[in-house]
Amino acid sequence: MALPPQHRLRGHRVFDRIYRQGLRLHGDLLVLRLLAAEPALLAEPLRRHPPSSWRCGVVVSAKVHKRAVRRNRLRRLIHAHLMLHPPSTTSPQWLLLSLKPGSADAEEALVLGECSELIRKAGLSE
RNA sequence: GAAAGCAGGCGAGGUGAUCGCAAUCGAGGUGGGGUCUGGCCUUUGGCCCGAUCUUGGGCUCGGUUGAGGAAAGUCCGGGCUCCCCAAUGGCCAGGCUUGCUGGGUAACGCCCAGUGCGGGUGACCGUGAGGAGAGUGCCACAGAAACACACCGCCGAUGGCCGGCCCGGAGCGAUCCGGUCCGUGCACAGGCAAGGGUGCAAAGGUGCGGUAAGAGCGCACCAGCAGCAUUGAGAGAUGCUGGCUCGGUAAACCCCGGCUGGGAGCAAGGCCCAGGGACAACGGUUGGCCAACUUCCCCGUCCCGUUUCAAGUGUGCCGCUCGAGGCCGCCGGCAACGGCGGUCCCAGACAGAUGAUCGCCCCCGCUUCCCCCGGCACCACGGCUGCCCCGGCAGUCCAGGUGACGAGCGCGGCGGGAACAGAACCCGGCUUACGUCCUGCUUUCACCC
RNA sequence: CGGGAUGUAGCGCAGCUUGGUAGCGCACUUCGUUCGGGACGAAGGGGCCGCAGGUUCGAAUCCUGUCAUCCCGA
Repeated sequence: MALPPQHRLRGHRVFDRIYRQGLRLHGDLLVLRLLAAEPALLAEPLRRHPPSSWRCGVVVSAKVHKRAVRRNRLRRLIHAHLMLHPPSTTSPQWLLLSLKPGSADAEEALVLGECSELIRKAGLSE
């Protein structure tokens, strides 16, 4: 299942800022980038949302797997995991999960376990 | 029954529910804005209440719709948009792996129908199929020679040489000169390309005649070429006649015919500004580097000042999905396809939507127990026969029980209902990937009637 | 979306233009040398040239299709 819109990241400026200034946490299969939310960078209609505690984007590049079907399945897997185990924060945070090459061949439980581990290391889990 | 060939179809089995996502429609409430009425405050004006209109990618509820036959590879052809050139038409140059014929199409290198050639026992399949009588190049090794040649070989008719008989002449004579004819003579000039050998390929093939030996030199048949006739819309097919015999390669250059404005591609191209921000030029400041320092030069980041310009970023909006569109029926055509009528609206995202779970029915696979069928093994009882009778033993028959095996259906249980693969401006093709899937036709072989 | 390059021995690469013998270095095997090893010297093995068709007498080379990998630009 997909994340609802108030928890998704949108806009190229948002992603550029996270890539340049976000705090990076590396795992074997994933990279988590973290940045305090800057609502000014969002497009105007999205700012009228009630302030959500977190937004997250999931990036699966073509280097992870050649077939688009496989990449879509991985992205849906991470989305469903975030719906079941949402990060808990006090201040609004932006997260960006990038999958590394090789994660397409790994077990699903390994990828999801590392995802939870990275969120816990970032201090976003009780 | 097996093997094979061809054509076509389908591609989350049907139905329902819950959660979640995207687009769209409707309703509700809410926020913003406009107008009007009334009230309040000190006038320009502001605030409040109510009504009405409008708007919003925010909220809630409900409805509808939601990936493919290849969406893929990006190999071709277009539509559409902008720039340059021309401004209609023709010619030249350039480009094009465009190249049998006829048709289809918006167009194509695609499709359909045929012709020739090649493959297969066959159904069928493949085909890049103009020109080597315009020129250039290449044809390794071998071979004499790969576009004009002769190694072995055959002949040596005609010339030449040698020898012999005869005739004529000169001379007293030996002898010399000339000539005709002859030779299992020589093989010098020369003739030949049949045979051997080489090679993918040797200059038409086979046979007979012919010749000194041979040769399309002549003849018959065959192959090729040219002409004519018939036939076909054409590629071609069939037949007749004629003289003649010419290597291959153009997916080597090239020649001929045909086609063709060039380039970029939806990140094309256009609109709009709220907020935010300050490109570039100039001056100053700070840091890094070559070697410790200085100067100069170079590069980068940030900040400040000032001036000029009006642009830059961003799916914020348009392009954006109604189209060479799908489905049904009739008609024309062998077919590709076309015409007419009716009917339907069927994804439009922009960090990028289709997923997860469950119920019932259906289908497939595996399996326990019960039932039934088949033969097999074992057990006990009974009947009959034989060993003279009871008994005992042997054989056989009927029914019963048990055991394992094979096959089937119902019930129950478990598992499965997939594979290849994810739209991003849109179409037409091609290619590639995929299924215990479905249907039809045909061929060959085996068996039975 | 557009453009380009490369697949040859275990590894890195020539050869392709102009078709005819598949080669070089390292690695491997054997022998020599040495007390032994390395280095050195000598000899040798290993390839359907990514795959499938075609042209040609003959294809790593020419043509077409296809698969895989890599790079560049907007």
